[in-house]
Amino acid sequence: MARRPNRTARRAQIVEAMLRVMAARGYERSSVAAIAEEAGLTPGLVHYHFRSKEEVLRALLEHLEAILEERFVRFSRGAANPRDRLAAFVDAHLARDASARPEAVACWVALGTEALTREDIGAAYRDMVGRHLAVLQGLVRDALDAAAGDVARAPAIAAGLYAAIEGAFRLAAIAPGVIPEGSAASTLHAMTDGLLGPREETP
Amino acid sequence: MARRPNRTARRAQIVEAMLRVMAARGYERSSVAAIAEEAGLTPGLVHYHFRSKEEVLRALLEHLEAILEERFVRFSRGAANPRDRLAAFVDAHLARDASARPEAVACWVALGTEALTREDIGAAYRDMVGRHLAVLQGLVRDALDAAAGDVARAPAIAAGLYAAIEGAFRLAAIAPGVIPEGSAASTLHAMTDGLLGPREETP
Amino acid sequence: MARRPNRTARRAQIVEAMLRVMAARGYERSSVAAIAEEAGLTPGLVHYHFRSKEEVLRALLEHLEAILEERFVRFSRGAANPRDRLAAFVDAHLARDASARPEAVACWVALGTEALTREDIGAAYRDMVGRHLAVLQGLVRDALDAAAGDVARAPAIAAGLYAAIEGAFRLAAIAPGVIPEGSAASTLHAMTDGLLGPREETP
Amino acid sequence: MARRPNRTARRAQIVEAMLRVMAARGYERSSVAAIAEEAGLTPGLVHYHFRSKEEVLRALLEHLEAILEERFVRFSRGAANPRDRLAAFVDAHLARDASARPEAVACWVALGTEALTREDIGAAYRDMVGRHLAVLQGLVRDALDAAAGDVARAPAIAAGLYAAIEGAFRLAAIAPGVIPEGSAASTLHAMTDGLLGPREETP
DNA sequence: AATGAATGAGCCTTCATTCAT
DNA sequence: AATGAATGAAGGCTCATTCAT
Repeated sequence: MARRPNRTARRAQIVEAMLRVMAARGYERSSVAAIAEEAGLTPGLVHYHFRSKEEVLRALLEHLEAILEERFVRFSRGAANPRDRLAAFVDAHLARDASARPEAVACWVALGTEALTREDIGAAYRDMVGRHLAVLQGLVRDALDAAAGDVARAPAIAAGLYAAIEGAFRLAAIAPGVIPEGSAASTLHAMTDGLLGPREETP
Repeated sequence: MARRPNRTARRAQIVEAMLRVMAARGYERSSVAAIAEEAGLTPGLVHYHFRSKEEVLRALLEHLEAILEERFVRFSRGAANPRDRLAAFVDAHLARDASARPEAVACWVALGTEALTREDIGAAYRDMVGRHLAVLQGLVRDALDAAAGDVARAPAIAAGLYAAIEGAFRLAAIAPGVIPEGSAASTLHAMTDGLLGPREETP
Repeated sequence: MARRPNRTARRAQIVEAMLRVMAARGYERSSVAAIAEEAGLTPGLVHYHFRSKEEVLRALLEHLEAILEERFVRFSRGAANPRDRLAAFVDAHLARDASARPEAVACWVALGTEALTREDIGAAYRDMVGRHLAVLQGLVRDALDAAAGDVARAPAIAAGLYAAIEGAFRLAAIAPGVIPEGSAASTLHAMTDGLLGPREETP
Repeated sequence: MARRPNRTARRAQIVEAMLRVMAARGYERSSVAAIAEEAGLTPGLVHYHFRSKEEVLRALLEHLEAILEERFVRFSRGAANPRDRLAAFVDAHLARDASARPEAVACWVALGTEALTREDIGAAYRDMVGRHLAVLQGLVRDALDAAAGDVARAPAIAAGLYAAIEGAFRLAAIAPGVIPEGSAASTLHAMTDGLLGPREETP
């Protein structure tokens, strides 16, 4: 039953290599050879650890989601109220802090196109959107609740915010500068405030 | 005695074919042969009318923008005030009326990925974003003006709205159903209202 | 019976265009479209005047030979003795005077490769070599005769000279500068003298 | 556990195949598929071992030069004086002994055409001509020295001889029979004697 | 676990040639 | 005579995947 200890490590190494290559070239033009080279491995080995290139893509989707999740947890650490947790969700996606990874953002954009086209990537992507949206709706509902707002508006607001986050991702990757340098997150915070009403002072 | 030229018509025919194929497969997997077949032509002829596959993509970008432009003009027709013109801008992108083209939406998503990767598609895409954003800022400023709002907020609001529109495009294509069937536009309208404040009654 | 007056002119125009294009690209990469464009015509018209691309090549071979012939006649004009006529033959091939055409030289090189490969070009080329060699042998024999040399050496000397001329052509085109600028002809003249013995003074 | 590399052997195999195919068809019409088939390999494998078809051509140029070099060394083995070494140089190019390779001669002709057209093949070709010419000049100078001839004539004589050798190559390939069967070498020897004066008896 | 060779299918593109006008 | 469109057959090259070692 002894697992080869580098099985997991190797897979992670390959997925990370794909993250970098795919950010620069998109999925189709990320050849297995290029991914292997970026990882410092040989093409054959990639197929030893993954059944196919598409399987690497699926693993990459999970990896990207894990990165987001980790950031959300970290940004939420100091969040004392619903509004702060909402801001943490936005920051997890858009804050350009030291741990930000522009390649990951580019990957999300490329991944969306694959989700559009490949059946099982699409399914996985939709699952993820569902989970994210559920979280976001919860946060919005809490925030509305706290502000004595109309909780029935939560789904629409959550959907709008999620769309805005995805769009900001996209714009940040494709047309950086359109949303002033590094301020995607603050633009989104302003939007959040616009949608939820001004924050209450917590005395 | 010369044969009647038909370049313009043929080019349009090819671009439309690519629109359909690319919506289903993405750019890289839209082979020239598949595009030609969709158009009822031979692969050689595609290259007779376009220098390269990428040139078809550039033409497609223009075509897609023209479609949006035409819709915006049409939806603006009855718009009496800034707020309505703003709604027309949103509807041009997201309304699911009879003239809506889901393939075009899918194409925008795929196109973004190519913009990320191909230098001149990226440049053309950024140009377009610049133009759209300028229009949108104008509309937002007018709307704020009419509502006696703070005009200085226009750039941030416009950027946020544009991001939301792009994101809604993306979600509509990749995960239809997340934003309730056909209501992407109304979600965005609600967001607009949230950002600009309630509409004034025009007595 | 009235010939269309431009039939001949058009053919010449096409052959001259091919001469220029082929000098720059070689035969295979000289597309009919490129030749037509160089001639200011359309591709279809080339095939109206020539059955095939190879037929243009055959016409070009004749054209190139005619250019050489014309030069030989011209350089021979003032030649008073066999030795001068021999020099004229060399100059017809190698002199870099105002009427020299470097493209023609390059074409000869490219043409040789086609002669190697295409049956009927090869045959035409060998015919031409035969004619040239006959002329050259005559000249050498006359020169040996006048110098009281051994006429039996004529074939070998003629063959050697002809090889040297062909080789000088080749070097001039491929590695200009190896044979000092413009001195291919004088190098060949020196070789001729070496082979035939010093010239007699014509008192 | 790794597979034993065989790059060098495979590359040589491919280059030799190209030598044969190119002698018969010229460069452009030597398709990678044909080369692969001649080598008993698949087309994909050719591109696994060479970046491009042109890289095979570059390797072929080196291979051809190595063949000449080897022959020169071999023919020089018994050469006791400058004149014999000169003869060895000529024989290395033109002697039709058992080790002679007519395909190699045809390849040289075809290669010259490519040198005319392709920038880096041209550069490599000119390099080689420079090296050959330097060797030849040295040999001619030694021979003139030994015969108490005018050493200043060495460059012109060397250039003339080299041109004659190249031309004989060409004629031998394109119009065999013009220079009587197998006597290209002896014709060149005669030319050499004509240019350097009669040999001295070595008592 | 790992390597490097090998395959086979497919892709973009070029091009000589034909043809309707 | 002339044009411009159209075709069909390659051709060079890439690449995911398999496999012997």
